[in-house]
Amino acid sequence: MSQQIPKTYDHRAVEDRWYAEWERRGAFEADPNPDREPYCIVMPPPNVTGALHMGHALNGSIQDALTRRARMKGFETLWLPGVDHASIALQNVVERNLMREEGKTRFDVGREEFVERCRVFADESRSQILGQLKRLGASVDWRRLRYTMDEKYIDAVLEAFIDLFDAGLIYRENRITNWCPHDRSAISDLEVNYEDVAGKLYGLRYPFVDGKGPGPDGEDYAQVFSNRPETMLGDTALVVNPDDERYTGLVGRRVKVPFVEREIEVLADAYVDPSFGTGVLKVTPAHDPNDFEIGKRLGLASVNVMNPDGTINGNGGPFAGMGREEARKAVVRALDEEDLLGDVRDYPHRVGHCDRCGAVIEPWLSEQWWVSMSELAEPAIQALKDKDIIVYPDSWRRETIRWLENIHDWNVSRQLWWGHRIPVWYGPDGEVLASRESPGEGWEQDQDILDTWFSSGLWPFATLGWPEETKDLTYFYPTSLLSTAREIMYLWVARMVMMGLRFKRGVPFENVNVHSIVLAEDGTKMSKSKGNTINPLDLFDRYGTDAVRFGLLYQSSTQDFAYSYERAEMGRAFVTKLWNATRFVLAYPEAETSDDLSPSDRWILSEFNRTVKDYDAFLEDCEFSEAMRRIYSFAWNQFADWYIEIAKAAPSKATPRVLREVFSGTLRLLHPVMPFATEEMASVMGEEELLATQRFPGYDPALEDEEADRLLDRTKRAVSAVRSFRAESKVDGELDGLIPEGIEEEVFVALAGVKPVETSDGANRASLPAGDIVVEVQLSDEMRRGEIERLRREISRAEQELRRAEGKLANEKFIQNAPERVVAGEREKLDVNARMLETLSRRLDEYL
RNA sequence: GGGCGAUUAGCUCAGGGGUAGAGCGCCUCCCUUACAAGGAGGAGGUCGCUGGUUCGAACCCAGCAUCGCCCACCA
Repeated sequence: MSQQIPKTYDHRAVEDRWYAEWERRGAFEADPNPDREPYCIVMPPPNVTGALHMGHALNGSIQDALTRRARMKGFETLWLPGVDHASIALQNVVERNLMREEGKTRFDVGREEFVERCRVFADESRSQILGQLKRLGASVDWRRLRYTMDEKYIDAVLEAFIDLFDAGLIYRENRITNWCPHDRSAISDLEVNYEDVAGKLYGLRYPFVDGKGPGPDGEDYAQVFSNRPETMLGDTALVVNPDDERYTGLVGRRVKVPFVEREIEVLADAYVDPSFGTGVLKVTPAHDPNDFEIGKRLGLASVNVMNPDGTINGNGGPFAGMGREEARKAVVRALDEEDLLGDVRDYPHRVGHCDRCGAVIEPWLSEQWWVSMSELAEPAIQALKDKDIIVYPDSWRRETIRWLENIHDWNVSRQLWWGHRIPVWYGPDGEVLASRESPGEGWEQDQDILDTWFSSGLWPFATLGWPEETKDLTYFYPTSLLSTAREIMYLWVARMVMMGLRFKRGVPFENVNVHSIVLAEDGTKMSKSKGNTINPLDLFDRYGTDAVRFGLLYQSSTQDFAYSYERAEMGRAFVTKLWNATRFVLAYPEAETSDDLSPSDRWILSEFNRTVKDYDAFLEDCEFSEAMRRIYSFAWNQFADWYIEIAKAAPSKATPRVLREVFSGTLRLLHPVMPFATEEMASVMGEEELLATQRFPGYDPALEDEEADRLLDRTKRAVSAVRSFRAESKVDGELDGLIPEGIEEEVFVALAGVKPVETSDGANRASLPAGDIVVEVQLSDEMRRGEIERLRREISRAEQELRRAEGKLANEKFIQNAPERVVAGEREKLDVNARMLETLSRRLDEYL
């Protein structure tokens, strides 16, 4: 029978076959079902730009484990898959391709053609990532695949925008935004990465208009320090702190902005830090957020000197047409030539870069659409405070509240092309309104598109049919859990909460799992530019998907972790171990069977049952690492190492049944984590039903058996004590020995290789401490070498233990304050070690 | 400048008031009919430092050091 079974497990021959089978049998399909409770996870949609990375592999493993578990527990379980159009990210990829392949920019091909290219690219790339999700084993309902550019999804986006617009929560305003000159678009605060840059601080001198009038130190100019000298072309004032005594005479005087020949005034504003630089600040309202605020306070004009692509515009005088870096150099050179350049100092500082294309961000004045956030944030803060959403770990709930409490209005317009076009229309007479379709002749639609995160903010309910009140939506919303990396907690998760509360009047998910970030092997972040990325698909090929999944979950706690191939190797070894156990169980004679359980049978059932309880609770609380440790140690260190050995050496009539029952239960426990291998093993064992749709083992208090636990615990210790003794004393072959009280004799005899004798010569015994008992084996003369030394070692160990227990028990405060359980433990320790010491000492006397 | 987290065995990491755990690596023995991707037995740690709380601290508190990460408009 078992000769049919391959000797080693080959994941390559198994995985695709099972995925196809699950799909064929509709194992992952879910529909509203009033007879069952719903369980729903909506997948964070991967971008259509790319391939699966380690973060997806980890998060996929987590979500799949949870959905499979829920499904097996009898919930109507939906894991809803989807992909995101990834506006700016995809546009960047397509632009790069266009430049590489045809040497063209998006402006060369035009908006319509470019958007079409994006659409085609997205469609192609999307099938790749979906295929990879299958490789991962993702138990998603493919019938429900959603895409943020689906017609129905677009409708949801329009609905949401128009609702917020009509409620007055969306407005248009001219403000300083983070402008990416490469993408020629505004981006949000959250999409700016600040990096340390070795910049310079330049002393800029503004000559006094009234000729030679002395500055504070008698010069004929006012000096300011700036790290962006080119922005001086847009200066509309200088300011000093009103309390700065050095400069009281300066306020009200006029200086000339070099090159553009604009006269500006020196004003006072409390924002200025007198200790920085010269204590004089140049104000460029169109190019700096602080300056913009100051400008508003002082009623200054804004002079924008830059084009959308970062070149200097007509306001830049002689520098017009230059790129910003070129302009910086040119301005500095020109200042130097006119003797208007002061000190130039090294100035390490942080500069914002575009998250997507890496270009240096320019704070730039432009007209954008904003979502007013405070009203939306309020209910979200409340929901988080009330723990309507449970966050694992809880520290992230508090962080998110903190962020929401300090929220700024959200710039949702992008001057990109790939995305949802903003449904605002401008009428012939200057009317402005939001509408799905053109309100009529002569109306023109806004050119901008929406921030990707606006559409993904609707994800948990738009995917279920919103704005229609579909059966799916009623049944599956709010979803059960959202699992995500913390880097998008604000960008995405917080916004879903706000949108869900706004549009569905309820939180979008009941639980949020914030998982670790998978770092490269050296503990740094993985990045393509560093070339230290690990491709999960390679790992799947090499180790098997189940092994990789197990390894990832084993490493996944609240802490980020450096990916370790050892964990995949561990997973692979585990699969192999289980595979071999399958072969053993399968070949195990079934012959006679009865319900008459031996203590060993009762023990493994009890142990299994405890494992079910702990493991299930760990998964429930998203403690994946703990769950993996628990199931691994049960399957390997209890079931395989002991119970299988017992089944070989000292079986009962019930053992065949218990062996199968426990092993098949173990496979079911493991199925959510290692779906392919366990499915194959169950099938090899003759299961007809899919493991994927079977029942998850439940905890049964009736199976707890303390007596059997204690008995087997002692027996195992006794066996180990003999094995240790053999290894240390280099004893081969059978030993004669006494059977200690309170153990499973048959098991002990068989596994320790001890032949029971009734009595023996005390002077020829070795006494081996094993927990609370002593195992005694008979020695031949030559075995006695070293025995005295060994005994002395054991005696001193027992004495130490005894003294420690005595010390504690002699302490009155300990007796008073320590819990009963701990005190009792110490008493028992005292007792056990006293007896141990007595036996060992007697034995030593006999030797001496 | 604020906030959060980390520091435990050679390595990668769990644990979180009651005498330190896993995997890998290392040492000894074993290719015994589930399994050498294995079995049996070992070695290896004053849990970053200094104080405090406690009968008891790796664990709680404070400070310090080092390393990460997030947030922030100092030119």
